Amino acid sequence: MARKSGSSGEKTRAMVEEAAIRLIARHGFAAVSMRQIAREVGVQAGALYLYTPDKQSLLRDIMRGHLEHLLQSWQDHAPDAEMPAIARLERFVRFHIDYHILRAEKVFISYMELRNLEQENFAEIERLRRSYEHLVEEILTAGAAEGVFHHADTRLTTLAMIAMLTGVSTWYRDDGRLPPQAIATRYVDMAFRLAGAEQLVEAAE
Amino acid sequence: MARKSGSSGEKTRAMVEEAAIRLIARHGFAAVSMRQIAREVGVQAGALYLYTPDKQSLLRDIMRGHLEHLLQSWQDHAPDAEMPAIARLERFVRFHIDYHILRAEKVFISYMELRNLEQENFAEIERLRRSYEHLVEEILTAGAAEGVFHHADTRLTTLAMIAMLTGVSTWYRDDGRLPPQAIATRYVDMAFRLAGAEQLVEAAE
DNA sequence: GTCTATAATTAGATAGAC
DNA sequence: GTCTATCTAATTATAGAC
Repeated sequence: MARKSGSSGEKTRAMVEEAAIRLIARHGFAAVSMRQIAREVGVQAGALYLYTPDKQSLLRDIMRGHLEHLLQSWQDHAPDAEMPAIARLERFVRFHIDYHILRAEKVFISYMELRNLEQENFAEIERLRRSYEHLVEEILTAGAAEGVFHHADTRLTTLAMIAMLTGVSTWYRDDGRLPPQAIATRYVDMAFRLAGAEQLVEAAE
Repeated sequence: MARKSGSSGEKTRAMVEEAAIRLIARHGFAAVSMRQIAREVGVQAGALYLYTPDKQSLLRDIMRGHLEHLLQSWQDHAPDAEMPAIARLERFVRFHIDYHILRAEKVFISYMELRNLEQENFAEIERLRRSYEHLVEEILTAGAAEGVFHHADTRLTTLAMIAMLTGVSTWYRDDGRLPPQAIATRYVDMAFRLAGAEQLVEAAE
């Protein structure tokens, strides 16, 4: 029987992506073979090439899809630019932590597997990553202009904050000590500290 | 000629490790072949097996060597436990940043390639990593006891701080905007903020 | 200590049957 | 849309010459 009864392209396409994400997050892109992905999906290796022209494109599509969805999600419920920077930073941190906990595998892949992208694909993904970083930088700059944030070096504070916030995806476990919301609250506090928010200064006394 | 004149085992051994570190940092462990390493060293692939029983051991030895050296280096110039926590934190941050800039490749490998370690090797390396994390946790705990640090959640602050500090190895470039010492100084400031150090509170007013 | 040669396995990708 | 079969190339690791 060459075609399983009940088989359907779109469903398989989704399963291929899910299996690839799971396996790549666990073992790394280069360590995962097309045959492993196929086995996980329950098809033969050759069938995967109905859904991707090659292995490299599979990785690029996962990362592009993730980053575009991340940016779109933020746009969909970002505060408008007139809101105070401190409220925007809180909103951003909660968004970032929730998103990074909910989609830990894609997040993990998108920053661990940059090395495995070919030049052109790397450039595209890196552009998306940078536009996400700029969201933070913009909020920190606005807060300094408002006089509510006091950070010495905006660029370095941005890099430090992104690294700090994104780190959650390396250790979060569903059965961990804290529920996602409690984690987010603590990260909001720490983000305020890094930004030198005046509120925090008072709270620390 | 089966053996090159002037060849010497110890020198080659060092070259193998250096080449492996450089290539793995750039492309990832699974993506680097023994032949690539051999080519970089200037020997044939078979000759590598004089220095490592297999590819997996090569990775484990790199990571183990790095972490043991990291821990030893800290021990060698760690402040004694009687020093104020705030001074110990500053010393730690400067040590960490300098070390992570100087040995960026090994650092990078040791946290990117954990997935590629077999179970037993992973457990060993993970133990070393955790003992390094505990250094930070201990300083934060001591500072809270002294009343000079005010952080809400010691464990989470530790994780956030490690992630923030280690992030430097993902973006540092020798020809970048800031020299290592200036970077370290800014990270000391940010570490104090995260820890809720009183000094910083005053400075922010 | 290193080379050459090679065994054994596995990889990515394609062709053609159904 | 999927399978089976297969091509080609690359991989880890070993054996034996020098």
